Amino acid sequence: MAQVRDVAARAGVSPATVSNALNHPDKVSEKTRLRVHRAIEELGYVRNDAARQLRQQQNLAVGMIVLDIGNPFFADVARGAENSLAALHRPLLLGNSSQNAERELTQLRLFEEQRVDGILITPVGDVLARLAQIKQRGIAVVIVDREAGADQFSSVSTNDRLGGRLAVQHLLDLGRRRISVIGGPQIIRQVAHRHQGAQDAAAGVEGAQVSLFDTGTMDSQAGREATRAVLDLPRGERPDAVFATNDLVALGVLQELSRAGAKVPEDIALIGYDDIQFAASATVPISSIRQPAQEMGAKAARLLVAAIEDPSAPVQHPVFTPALVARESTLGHRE
Amino acid sequence: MAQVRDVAARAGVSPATVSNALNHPDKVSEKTRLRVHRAIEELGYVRNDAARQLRQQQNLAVGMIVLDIGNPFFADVARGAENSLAALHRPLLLGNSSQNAERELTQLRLFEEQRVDGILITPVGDVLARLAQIKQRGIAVVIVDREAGADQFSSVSTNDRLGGRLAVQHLLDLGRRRISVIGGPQIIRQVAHRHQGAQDAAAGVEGAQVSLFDTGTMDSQAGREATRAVLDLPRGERPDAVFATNDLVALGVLQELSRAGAKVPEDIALIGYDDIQFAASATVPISSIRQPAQEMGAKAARLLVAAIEDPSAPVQHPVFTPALVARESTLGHRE
DNA sequence: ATCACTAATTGAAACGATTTAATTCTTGTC
DNA sequence: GACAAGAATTAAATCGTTTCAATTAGTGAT
Repeated sequence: MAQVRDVAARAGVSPATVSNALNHPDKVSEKTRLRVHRAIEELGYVRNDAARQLRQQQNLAVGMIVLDIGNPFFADVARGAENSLAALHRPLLLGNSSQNAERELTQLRLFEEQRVDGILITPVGDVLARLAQIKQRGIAVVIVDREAGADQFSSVSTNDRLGGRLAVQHLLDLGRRRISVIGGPQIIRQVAHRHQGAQDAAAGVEGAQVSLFDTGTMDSQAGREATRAVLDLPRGERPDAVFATNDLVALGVLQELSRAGAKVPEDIALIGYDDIQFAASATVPISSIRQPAQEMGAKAARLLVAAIEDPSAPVQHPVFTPALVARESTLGHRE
Repeated sequence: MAQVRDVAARAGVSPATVSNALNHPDKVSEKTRLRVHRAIEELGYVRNDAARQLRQQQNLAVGMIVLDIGNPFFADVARGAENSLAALHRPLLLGNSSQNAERELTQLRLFEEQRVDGILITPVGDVLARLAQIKQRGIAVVIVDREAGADQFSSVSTNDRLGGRLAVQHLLDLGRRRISVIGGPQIIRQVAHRHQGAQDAAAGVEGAQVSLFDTGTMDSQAGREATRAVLDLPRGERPDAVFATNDLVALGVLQELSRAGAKVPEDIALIGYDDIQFAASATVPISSIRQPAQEMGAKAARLLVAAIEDPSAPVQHPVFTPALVARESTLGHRE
């Protein structure tokens, strides 16, 4: 496989000049620049990134670890980040923890070994200490979709507590009182905050009660299972509304409810979270709490690059505001 | 940042021993192995992958380029590949071409510079020549979800022509005759094959006709736009069934049809492709052609690894069989 | 024609790991 | 206790690029 010295030989210059032609074109005469490029073309030379990185002591690339690439919400966040980084010629390495703490650690290790310049992460496990260590080693870190506990890293998030409140407030406004929150695990802070918000909303309302069904993961499978448990409750304890902590769960809930013959929203109203595009086109269009996914990804990427370029830059915690999108799963049919 | 020589110093051994302790534990006494690991722990040493790669002349990693990470079908394929590779301790670098030929090229270049061992790709642009070049440079290539034109690379696909035939046969069986195929661009071979299959099915049937609405991309946006065009047709030319070449498009079609007040399937029957999980829970559950996404990803990964480990291994073209999944968007309500 | 100065080019060192071949240490045997 | 054979360790070379400092070429002014 061709390397700089072959290119240099062919172009009749030294390896140093080849390198300059590629990396500092201004330091090289137009004529030799062209000769070098011709030689590269002819030999099909492709630079060896490992050698380059080793010498340069930096890697433009940025790593991102998302909770679940199968969740369109995260796919959107990733897209936002990718677009934003592409403009800066920084490749994005996309990793998927699949809501699995062990995989998350593996991915982190991998990124560290690759000496990425920075990491965007939506944590699953308890990795704050690990991230601090990583940052301390000179790799920038930005937390996505969660406010970091420590003020060590910048983060991008929506106000999940407000989001939870909006969702349940909406349900209460429609006269619902027995509300089940389905989602989990609670370690994931977004989940805890949304639940908290749900309770805030219920706090001021006579007769309102919020109960939690903690699930291990947040996918439609989990939604279906939790719904079965909910439906098994004695009549009097059955909820009249469900707040699913994301739309995948909500879709699962919807499926299982209709399988069991429960009408949405007449028997049980349903609201989700994230407002993924599929929520709008569900059997019963699902009300949801919208987060600006792409924007969040883009913002996170910008913060990360800022932190990379100036490690002493102050941390920031922009918080996006979620918005209620009401649809039939709570409003009922509008003719 | 700590490096082997620091670890070596701390453990009171030579760098070579540290390397051996890590990479050839059998060549090192138990006692020193432990000492080395303790030193690593204490110093927080993280190996520099660039240096390692440079010396070893190989990179376990594998790159994957998918058409659209926002399409749950591809997310599933990626998951299948990832799981399969994880078992072999091979990291997967996931890239997204966003159905954009230029981005695809950028990603390829990136993977080449990283000297990945192999590449899994669902091509957008006309990259076969480029891929041949890449293979010739010693990087294995496997094509996903499309049979390669040349017999240079292994590939994994479903029988898209059969899939198209199944879809349209189903529509014909239900008495539909004027069928619109919506999807594109035609350069993407899957699309062309599905269309071909549609025509095969219509060929034997009296009065059946298939017309094509070519779209630039395959997302719900495109589905909505094409549907508007379809609805603008004079009454007599309006189709009584739509075959969307993937489920995202189908969802878009469904949205636009119901916005325009057309009933599915009474006025227009609808069938999609891929059977993503969201098809089943759409406003009107959408009939679709199922492909075994995860399996395809896993199989592709296995073929790739085989090609990496033995470059002279014969190419293979396993073809999966698609299956019709009929739902209300064609069958109508079942009470 | 010479000088001063800038532009262009280059040789050699460096990045941090792994590996090969050579050396030193153990251990068991006679 | 000496020796051979195998186990454990190590010094030094190497991977392919970039960069630093030094050299050479080029340009315009006198």
